[in-house]
Amino acid sequence: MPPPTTLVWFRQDLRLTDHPALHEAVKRGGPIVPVFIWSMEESGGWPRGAASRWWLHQSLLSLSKDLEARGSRLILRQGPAREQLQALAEESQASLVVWNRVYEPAHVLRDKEIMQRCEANGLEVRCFPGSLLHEPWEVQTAQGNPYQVFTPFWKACLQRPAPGPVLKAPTTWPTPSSWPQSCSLPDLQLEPSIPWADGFRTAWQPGEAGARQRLQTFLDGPIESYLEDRNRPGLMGTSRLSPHLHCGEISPRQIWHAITVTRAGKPAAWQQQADGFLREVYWREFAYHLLHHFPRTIDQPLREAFQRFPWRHDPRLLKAWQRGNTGYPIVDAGLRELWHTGWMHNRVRMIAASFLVKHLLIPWQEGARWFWDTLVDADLANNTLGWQWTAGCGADAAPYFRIFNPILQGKKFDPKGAYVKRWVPELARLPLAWLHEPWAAPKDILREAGVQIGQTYPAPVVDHAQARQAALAAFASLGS
DNA sequence: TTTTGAGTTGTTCGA
DNA sequence: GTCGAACAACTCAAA
Repeated sequence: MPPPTTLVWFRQDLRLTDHPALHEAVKRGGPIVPVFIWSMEESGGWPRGAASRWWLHQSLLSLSKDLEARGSRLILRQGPAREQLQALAEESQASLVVWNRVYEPAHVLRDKEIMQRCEANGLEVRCFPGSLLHEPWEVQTAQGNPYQVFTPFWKACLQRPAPGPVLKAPTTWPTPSSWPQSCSLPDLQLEPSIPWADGFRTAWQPGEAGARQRLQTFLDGPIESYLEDRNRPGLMGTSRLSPHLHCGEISPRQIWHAITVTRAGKPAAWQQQADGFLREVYWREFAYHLLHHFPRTIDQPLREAFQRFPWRHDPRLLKAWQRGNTGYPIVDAGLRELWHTGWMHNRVRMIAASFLVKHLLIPWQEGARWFWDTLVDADLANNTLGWQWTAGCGADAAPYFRIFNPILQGKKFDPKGAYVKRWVPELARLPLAWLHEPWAAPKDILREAGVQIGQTYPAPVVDHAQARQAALAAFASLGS
């Protein structure tokens, strides 16, 4: 009797290397049917934004080609996963479906239900950890509680057994005698109908090969000065792995091993820089830990007191922020970079987010939604942690008095103005001394640079000092 | 149980 | 120009 067929359900693990579910299917020995299912309606209120869909399209294309190069193919389907899996199992006579876990609350519920139904219908299910270094429930305090502070969480992670070896990409495996039906990639309509993705194409190479290359490029250079350069948006000082990680084109375990192997024999100074980078990978772990234990935080503050924060609802100000027209160059540069490339440098994410929440007093949920809709790396765990942290209502939150001064931040982290000049070109001829506060420049300097405040570049939508005082007062109102 | 030390990423003011 | 303190009080995690 020939070994039975296995369905490998790809989700946020669009890779062949270090893919536990695929590994298991190959080990089993029978024919393998790789499948991806597109179902917007199962997003739990967080449907992928256009940027993220663009990335997914490219990533699926890449995975498809990689599978074809191994004599296999990727079956694409649309509709509720439960129905599609059931139909696929019948069409391909599969007796087992395998997948790697995801952690978004809505998807956890869905997967649980699918597992029960499959097993009730005689279809075996096995799921595997593949997207994190540690499962969210494996790390806990001495009392058995979840962590809410990063440093002890991180230390606890380091006490755990080291991540296992990276699983090699299988080179070949049996294919079914006939393939089940598949739609075409364009059928999924993931790509935008308007051509704004041109800017994306030059900035990114989605897919497993692109992810590996991005990691290598980072290890070959930027990592050695990571701790300093990571804060300079005008440089290529960060790894830019976030969208690749989100789609699972590379696993954190691959990153961990790449660093750990390279680390040996390097000077202490290098190791320190590399550890700083790995620490950021553990922030991602922490975000998933929190998402798992506090699923409501995707739209509600972790700290209850913030339910009564006096937020302001001002669509006009929100729009100015979204479009990068706040009149604060470093903030506007960030939001424009986001719009054009689907990504924003981390330092600028903090500045821009702080500005929305503390200068404009607009609810952090509005910012989280905008980032979700526009980022190629939109990730529910990371996005939630980041925004709650900024707003001061989350884990390890920023103290209320930590209000970023967009002028100082600009001068400090974009000292040569490279970043602002690139994304806010209408200020490019302004002398560096005024670049981060153009409204304060003398009239003749502005004229010389071809800048008219309120005409060619917006006047500041709020005054920094006033906004700061208002924010302090608003935060103080929580205390009493 | 109570205590203690600590907590990603800052800014402003006044000496 | 530089430097240290203040900005509040709270919660978490571990001893």
